Amino acid sequence: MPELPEVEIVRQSLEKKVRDKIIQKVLIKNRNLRFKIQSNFQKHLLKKRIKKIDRFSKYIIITFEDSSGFIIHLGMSGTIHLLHINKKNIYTNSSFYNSPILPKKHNHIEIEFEKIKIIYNDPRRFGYFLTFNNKLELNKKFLHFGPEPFSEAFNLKYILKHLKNKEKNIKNFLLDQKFVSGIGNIYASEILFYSKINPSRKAKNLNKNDCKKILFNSKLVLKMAIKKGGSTIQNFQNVNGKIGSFQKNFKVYQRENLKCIEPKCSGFIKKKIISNRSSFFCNYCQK
DNA sequence: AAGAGGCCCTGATAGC
DNA sequence: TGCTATCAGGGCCTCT
Repeated sequence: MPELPEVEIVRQSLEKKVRDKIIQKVLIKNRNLRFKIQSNFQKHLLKKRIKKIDRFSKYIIITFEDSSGFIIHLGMSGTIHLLHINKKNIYTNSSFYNSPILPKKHNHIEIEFEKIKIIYNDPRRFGYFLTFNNKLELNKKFLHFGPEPFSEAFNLKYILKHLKNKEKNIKNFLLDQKFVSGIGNIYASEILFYSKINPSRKAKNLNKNDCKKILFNSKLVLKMAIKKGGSTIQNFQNVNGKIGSFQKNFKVYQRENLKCIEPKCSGFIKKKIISNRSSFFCNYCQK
């Protein structure tokens, strides 16, 4: 599911619902996520008050009053659900990003607050939770990550320097979290379409103007996606207003064989597997 | 040492 | 109550 925009929407939702709340109970139904849930996980969370909920790249960072906390990564299929206690003392499902219905299977972790609880669901279990004891430990986790597209550090000079003499194609560069953090397979294709650059182009062959476009469009596409509440690929039956809609704005992703959306372009969208991931592009206007 | 590919896992869908 | 193959929003690890 989640690239930077989707994770940001989850962060915003969590902030509204659980900031300043105290964790009353932690239930682990399945420890075997991408990495095994640490044995001290429950103790680490219990009775802690949530001070802030940040995001870096595709990671949600939950910090307690004492600067300890934990990180959530949603992997490919992780979703967070919210349940309220009603007047009859029964938990009722509540709308939440991308997940209006609580699935029956794969609810691995429950974190309870007063009158509210969040449930982590993840069929493929590529996501994970990781605790940290202080800011230093947290920073260490992200030490080798590249800047986010919105960061000052992600500038023309930085991009030129990193792409120089590199054989690797530009699509893979955008997916490389050591180069830039937060872009995934959907937005990589979209950003390259906006930039009129073919995903297979070798990084070393991009000129200064190409890099400028990538810089500009990375920010543009991700910001538009956040504004639209992220992208929802899966079709849920009981759709409500909380579901992201940026998939309606896809120019190339999952538009194989459809006509290029560019007004003066007569090309069609092609799909090509690059490093085992699908890439979508117009082979006419993306040079 | 940069870059490619396998792999972790379940579910939805298409094609037979 | 079919079966099988393919693909899916990520990223760590290994091999060359």
